[in-house]
Amino acid sequence: MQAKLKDIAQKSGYSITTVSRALAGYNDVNQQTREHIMQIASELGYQPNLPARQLRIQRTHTVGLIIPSYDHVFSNEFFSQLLLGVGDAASLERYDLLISTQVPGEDEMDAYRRMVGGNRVDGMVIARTRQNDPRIEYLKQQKRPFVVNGRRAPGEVSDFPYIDMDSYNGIQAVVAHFASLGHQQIGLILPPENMAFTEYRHQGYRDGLRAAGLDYRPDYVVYGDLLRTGGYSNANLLLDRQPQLTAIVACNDLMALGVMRALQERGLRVGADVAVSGYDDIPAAEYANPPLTTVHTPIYEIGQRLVRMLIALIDDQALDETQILLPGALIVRESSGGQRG
Amino acid sequence: MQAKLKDIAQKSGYSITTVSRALAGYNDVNQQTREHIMQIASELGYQPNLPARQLRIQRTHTVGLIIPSYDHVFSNEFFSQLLLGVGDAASLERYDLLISTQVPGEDEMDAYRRMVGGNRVDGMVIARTRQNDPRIEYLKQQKRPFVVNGRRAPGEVSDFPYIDMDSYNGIQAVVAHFASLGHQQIGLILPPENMAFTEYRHQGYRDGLRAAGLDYRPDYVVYGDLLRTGGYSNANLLLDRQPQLTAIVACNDLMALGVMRALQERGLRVGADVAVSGYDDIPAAEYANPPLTTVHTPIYEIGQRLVRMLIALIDDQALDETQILLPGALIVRESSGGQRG
DNA sequence: ACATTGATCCGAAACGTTTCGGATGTTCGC
DNA sequence: GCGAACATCCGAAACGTTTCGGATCAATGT
Repeated sequence: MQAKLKDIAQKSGYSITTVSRALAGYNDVNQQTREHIMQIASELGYQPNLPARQLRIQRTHTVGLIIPSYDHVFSNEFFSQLLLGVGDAASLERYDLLISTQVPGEDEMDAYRRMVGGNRVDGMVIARTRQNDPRIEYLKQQKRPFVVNGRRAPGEVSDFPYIDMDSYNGIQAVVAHFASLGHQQIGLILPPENMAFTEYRHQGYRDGLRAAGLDYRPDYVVYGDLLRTGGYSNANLLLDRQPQLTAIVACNDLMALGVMRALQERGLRVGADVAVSGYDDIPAAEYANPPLTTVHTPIYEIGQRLVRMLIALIDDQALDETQILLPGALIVRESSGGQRG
Repeated sequence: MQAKLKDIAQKSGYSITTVSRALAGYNDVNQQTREHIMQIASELGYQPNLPARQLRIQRTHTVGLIIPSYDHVFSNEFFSQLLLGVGDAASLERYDLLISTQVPGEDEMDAYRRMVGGNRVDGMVIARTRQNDPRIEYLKQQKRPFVVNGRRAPGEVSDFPYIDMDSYNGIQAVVAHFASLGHQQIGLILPPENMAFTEYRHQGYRDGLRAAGLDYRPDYVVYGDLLRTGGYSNANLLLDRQPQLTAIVACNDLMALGVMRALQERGLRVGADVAVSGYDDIPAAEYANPPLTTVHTPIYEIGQRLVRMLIALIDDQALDETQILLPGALIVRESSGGQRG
C-alpha cells in the first residue's frame, strides 16, 4: 500500500504540514527535522500522489501530443523521431508526454478537449498543420499554451509559435537538382490538399521549374496521402498517363518509397530510368533500395525545440523566437541516377 | 476560463451533486433535468477536471510506458510499432498513454516510482526484459498491474503476464535456412548479455547448427547492442577475425542493417558474398538495400494485445491467457543470397 | 388522517497535497 | 519583567469531482 504524507506524519510525530514542507525544502523547517522526515519517507517508499498534487497546484508537468492514426501511419518515422525529440526534451525538464492516437476528425477534437479542457496537460504540441486547423483554433480560443510544427497556408497569418521547414525552397532545390541532371519531365506527388504545407511545396515545384526554364504541366501533378500506399498508387497513375516522365518528386519519403516500389514493379530502374526524390530524410531513406534522394529535416531536434518553447510558454516566459523557419539541405543519393542527355 | 460543475449548478439552479449525477447518467435524475443540465454543460464547454476526478476515483485511465533512450534508439521501429499498437488499443478503451523516455538505470527506476507510486498510471507496459529486471521486481513488489513483452531468461520462472516471441525457434529457422543454402560458416551477433532473451537466441543458434550437422564455434559469436552501430562494429570485428564467414545472423534488424553497411564498405556484396539475416521484420527490413531476410514479429499486434491484457488486469478480470509465446515466420529476402556450393 | 412507497434532489465528506496565515516557545535587548 | 525578534511548527482551507446516505415531496393504499 502506497504511503501518504499522513503516514509519515504519524511515524515522525510531526504534522502533515511540516512533513510536506520538509520534503519540499521549505527553509523554515529545522535541518534535523527535515532529515528525520526524509528518512522515514525513504523507508516507506513515499511518492507524492500526483493527481492530488496536480489538483492543488493546477499543473501536471505534462506535454500532450495527439498522433494522427490512419493505418499504422505511426510506423511513419517522421512521427517517431518527432516523438523521441519531444520525449527526450520533456524528460530533461521533468515533464512527461501524454499521447493519444486518434483518427483526425471529431474523435481527435474530443481528445483535445479532454486533455486540455480537463487540465490533463499543461500544453500541447501540434504537428502537420491542416488548412483551417481546428486544433489550433480550439487551443487559441482556450488561451492554452501550444506550439506547432508547421505554419498556416501561404498568404495566411500564422498567429502562434511554430517551427517549420522551408519546404518551398527545399522542393525548389530538388527540382533544380533534377533539372541539372537533364530531366525535363518531372512529376510531383503532393501532400493531401487539406494540409497547410501542400501549397508551399507546390509553389516550390513551380518556381523550380520556372528557374530551370521548364514549363509547369498540371497533368504532371497529383495529390497524395503522405503514405507509402499513396506514393505507390499515384506513381502508377502518373506513369500510366505520362510515361515520358523521367523524374518524380514525392513530397515525403514514405510516398517516395511507394514510388520506388511502383517503378520496380513496372520493370523500371530507380535512378537510371526514373529519378526519385522524397522529403524529410527519415532513416529509411538511407536504407532504401536504392538509397533515396531527399531533403533533410532535423525532426528530432525540432521535437526538442518545440518542447523547450512550450515549457517557456507554460512558465510565462518570453520566447527568444516565436516563429522559426529552418532550411533543409538537399541530400543526393542513388535514386537521383546520373546525368542524362 | 474552464467551466466547473459549480458553474453549471449556478446557471441551472440545481446542486453540484445533481449536475454531477446528471452528467454521469445516474437514473435518479429526471430526464428533463438531465437534458437541461447537459445543454448548459455543452454551452459552457464543460470538461471534467481530470486531476480532481482521478484523485476521487483513484483511477487515471492511463497506461504507462517508459521508453529506453540511448542515442535516438527510439528511431528504432520496434519501439515505434509497439507504441502505436499500445496507443491504438489504449485509445479504443478510452485510455491515454503516458510516456517518459529514460536512459536505463536509476533515472528510469525513478520514473517508474513516480508514475506507479504517484498513482499517475493504472498499469505499466514493459518491453525488452533484462536479467534480474528491476522494473519487474518493483512492479511485483508494489502489486500493481503490468504486462511484459518478453520473459525471464531460460530456466527461470516468469511469474508475470507476458507476450513473447519464440525467438529460440526463430533463430533456429534462420540458421537452418542459411545451412540449406550451403553455408557452413555462420556468424552470430547477439543482443547485450544482460537482456533476458539473449540466451534463447544463442540456444536457437546452437541447436540450429547442431541440427544442420555444423559445429558450434564460440569465436563466431559476439554480443552486440541492438543498434545499427553495434551491428556495424561487430560485423567488422567478426570479419576481421573470421574472414571465412559466409553468413551473419544478427539478432535484430537494426544490427543487421549495420552489418550490411559494414559488408558494403568492405566491398562485399550482401547476399552474394555474405548472407545476412535480422530479426523482427521492422519496415526498414523491406526497404533495405538489398531487402533483408528476417523473422517476422507482429510488433503492433503485440502492443495491442498487451494493452488488452493490462486493462483486464486493472479491472480485476481473469486473463484468458497469461503467458503467450508467438511463433515467428521466416521471411526470406535478397540478403540471403542464393544457393552456394 | 396516517403510513408507505417512489421519484427526485442534495449536503457532507472523501480523495492527498499544498500553502496561507498564524501560533508557540525561546532568546535577547531595554 | 516586558516587548520584540527569530526559529520552528501547524490548523485550516483550498483544489474539483464523486457518491453515500439521507431529505423532501407527492401520490397511493389502508
